[in-house]
Amino acid sequence: MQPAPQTLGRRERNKQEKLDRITAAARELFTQFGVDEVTTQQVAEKADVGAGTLFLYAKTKAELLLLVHNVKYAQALDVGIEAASTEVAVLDAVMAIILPIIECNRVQIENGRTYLREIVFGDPSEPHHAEALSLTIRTEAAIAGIFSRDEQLLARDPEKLARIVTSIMFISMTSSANIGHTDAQVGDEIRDQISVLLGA
Amino acid sequence: MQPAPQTLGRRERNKQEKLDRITAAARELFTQFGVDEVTTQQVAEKADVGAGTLFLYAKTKAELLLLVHNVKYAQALDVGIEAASTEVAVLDAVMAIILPIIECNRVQIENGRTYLREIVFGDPSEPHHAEALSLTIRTEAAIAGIFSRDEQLLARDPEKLARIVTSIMFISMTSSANIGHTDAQVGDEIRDQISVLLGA
DNA sequence: CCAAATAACTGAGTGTGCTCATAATTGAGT
DNA sequence: ACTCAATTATGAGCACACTCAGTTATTTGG
Repeated sequence: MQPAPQTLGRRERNKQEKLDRITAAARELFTQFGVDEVTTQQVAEKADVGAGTLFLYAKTKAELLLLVHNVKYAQALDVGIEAASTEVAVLDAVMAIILPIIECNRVQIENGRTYLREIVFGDPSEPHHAEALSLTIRTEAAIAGIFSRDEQLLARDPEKLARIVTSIMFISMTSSANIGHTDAQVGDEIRDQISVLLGA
Repeated sequence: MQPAPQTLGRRERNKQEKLDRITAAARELFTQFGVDEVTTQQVAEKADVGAGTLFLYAKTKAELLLLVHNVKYAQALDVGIEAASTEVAVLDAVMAIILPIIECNRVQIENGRTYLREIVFGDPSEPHHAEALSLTIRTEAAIAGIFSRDEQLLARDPEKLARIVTSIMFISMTSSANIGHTDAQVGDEIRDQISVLLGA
């Protein structure tokens, strides 16, 4: 009976290692080719696991994308929150949060749209989806925090305002009408709407 | 050579008749069982056409749903616009438009969510999708029209405000968090947000 | 150290949306 | 009427996400 260097049994360690391999494989393939051009077989093969094993770690292919994309979204959110802290005007601060999120969901636009689609339409009881939801909540909280700085807006329910902003973001980032647009154009469209929201 | 009672050749008439059969079959099956529980084979069989023929009339199964659901949405919109005309308060008038739309997209919630999802994520070059988009535009125009009645709001860009309202509607109607809610609850959530939008 | 129990893995199989090569239908030209 | 190009219809077949019955690995109890 060994001193158990980590408190994890072999079983747990194997599971973790497999999850890591799957995550890495999915990230590389999805990033390079786009989620629609990659089959679950290919991910399984690259991760060196059986085709069925994949679905023990992510219930659907879309969940697999959440697993991968959550990390990128979280990074973008951190960057944005940091950037927002140095902005004085409310609108500028909010846009500082939003811009990295736009970019993160449009580098590979197909993946970004699928990711956002899954957040709204996917099964919220799945763990990776739950994590995505908590990121959305963090985003709204950060935006609400900025609104709370302003006296006028404070009187107008910052949480609900933030909720409206995320609705605006979602539609502008996903709408097929905006596929051909640049990040800057999408950013402008969102800024315009928020500007109207905050009361012209 | 007959006088050609209608200016349509046999070919055109056959096509129209087939489209009608397909539409009717899809409507009945989707309405009764929900789009996910019905296979394209079943629709084809009920419409008495080959399995491949279906896809000459609707490029995807989702397009088939648009074909069916557009009609219901259009009816709901007409009802709402009519009801709004007798309301005096802006918020009441907007809600008069929105409530029938909520209902129409939640009678069979699975179909409604799939419909809305397809509007945002589907291929806008498909004809049935284009029709759905024009319904969205009509909805926004109707809401913008109501906002235009109000002096304050008129100064705040009614079109953009209406766009924000449709974003709010979309998220509140589709979010998986709201699946268990009643129509009234969803309506209240939307009303609350619009209320904040219009400036508390 | 072994046996039983439990958890994790596997890949052949399945269901379904959609395609595509072939067949049938149509109508214009003669 | 007949021919022939063009249009439309067909259903067997394909690709691929996902399942599940059977297998293997790990842990636990004795």
